[in-house]
Amino acid sequence: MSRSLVHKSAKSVSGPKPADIRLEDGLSVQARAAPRDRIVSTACELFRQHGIRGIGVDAIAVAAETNKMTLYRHFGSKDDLVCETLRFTSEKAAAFWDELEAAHPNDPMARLHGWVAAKAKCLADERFGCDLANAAVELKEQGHPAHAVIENFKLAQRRRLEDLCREAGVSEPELLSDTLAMLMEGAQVSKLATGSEGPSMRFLRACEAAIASFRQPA
Amino acid sequence: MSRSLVHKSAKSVSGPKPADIRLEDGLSVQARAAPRDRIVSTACELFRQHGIRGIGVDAIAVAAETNKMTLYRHFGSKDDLVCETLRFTSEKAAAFWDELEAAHPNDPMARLHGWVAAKAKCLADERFGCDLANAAVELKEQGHPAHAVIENFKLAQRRRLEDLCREAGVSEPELLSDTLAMLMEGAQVSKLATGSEGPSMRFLRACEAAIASFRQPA
DNA sequence: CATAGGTGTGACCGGTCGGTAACTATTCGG
DNA sequence: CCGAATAGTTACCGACCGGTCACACCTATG
Repeated sequence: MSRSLVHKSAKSVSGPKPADIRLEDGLSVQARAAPRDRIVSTACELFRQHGIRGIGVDAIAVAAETNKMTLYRHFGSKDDLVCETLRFTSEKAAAFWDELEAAHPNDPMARLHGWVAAKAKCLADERFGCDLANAAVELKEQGHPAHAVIENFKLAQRRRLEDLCREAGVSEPELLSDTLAMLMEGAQVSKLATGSEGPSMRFLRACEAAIASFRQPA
Repeated sequence: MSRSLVHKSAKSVSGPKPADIRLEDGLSVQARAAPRDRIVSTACELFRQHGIRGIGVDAIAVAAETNKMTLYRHFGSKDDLVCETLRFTSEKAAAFWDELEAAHPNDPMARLHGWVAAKAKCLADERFGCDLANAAVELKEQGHPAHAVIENFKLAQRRRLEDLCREAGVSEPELLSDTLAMLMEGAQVSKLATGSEGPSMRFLRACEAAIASFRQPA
């Protein structure tokens, strides 16, 4: 199975001990984040790159420039850490929605097009799709605590997208919002399976066509 | 991580040794398949249920009513077995396309609607989505031999769907076919993440609306 | 300076993993 | 009926997994 041959060169990601850099007055500059935060963001990245089952807790701890013991002092188990990283990603996604709302005040239709454009950009930039959806595919054991986190996230996402469509005044907002949700989810997994030259290359055009077909006849 | 607690009751799936059932003339009836075939179909099912990384070769061998040694005589490694199961699934999918073609001779538009209906039925019946896509999500190590199998499958699927759309005489057949592909892929993963009450519940209506919006104006 | 709480270190545990060796039992074609 | 191929059995290997232990360390605060 060519088991997890994670690169051992996970150390020294940002010079020799950045925590040692201090000014003359003893005030620490460039202070690195607390171990717990480093662990969460590092785990987030490594889960994305290798899959949740594809990376071990020890490798995560080392990559976060700490150790397994400290990791287990903050998270009771690997499953706990998984849930925490998914929550972390969820919160970043929630912030994205707020930014979107602020970017297009009083223009719901522009907001909808803004959503499509932003998602198209995500699709082009990020190599791996939605962490939450990927976790849902990977963690099949029913009863896994991550499932609740995933469901909450997808529920909130669906509600916000539906609100967006309703405010934009399209006909059948629920159908359009679910259509867009499926297009996005499908584009992400399709890009993983087929690469950038697959169906996902027409994600933006597909979304715009869908929106156009649901526009109210004036 | 609550590691693979696969039910140990994998034995005795079809009564006591069905191979022993014989007629008086010595001709074997209900002869079970060859070990190799049993392994492939069993692995297919177990990979679906537990994920590729979530089930071990020994558990697969036992569930196929054989043993690990025989498994390794037919497949050089677990990766080999994975590729073989993906090819197996690919071939079944190819057969589906042929059936679809036979079911609607000389009526491309009916064939297109037949495709949507068939996929909607798959979506309702099967708990786990497309094996190939799931494998793409799960196996992130680049260079994994399964990626070639997956890409071939998705390429063929895309080509056939595009042909279907073109023959149906819609405007922009490529855009419609990629839209349908993303809707299908998205519905499958969305069902894994959110369950049957998520966006996938509107898969059929979304597909029909997409097709309608691309119909040639007489 | 003393103390306490968070952190680092290394060894360790039981279990499971993918994969192999050696040997026996079964089956089947000539 | 014999021999060759295939299948089954048991034990084993080294690696890695998630998780825990005891203990030294550091630093902030009183």
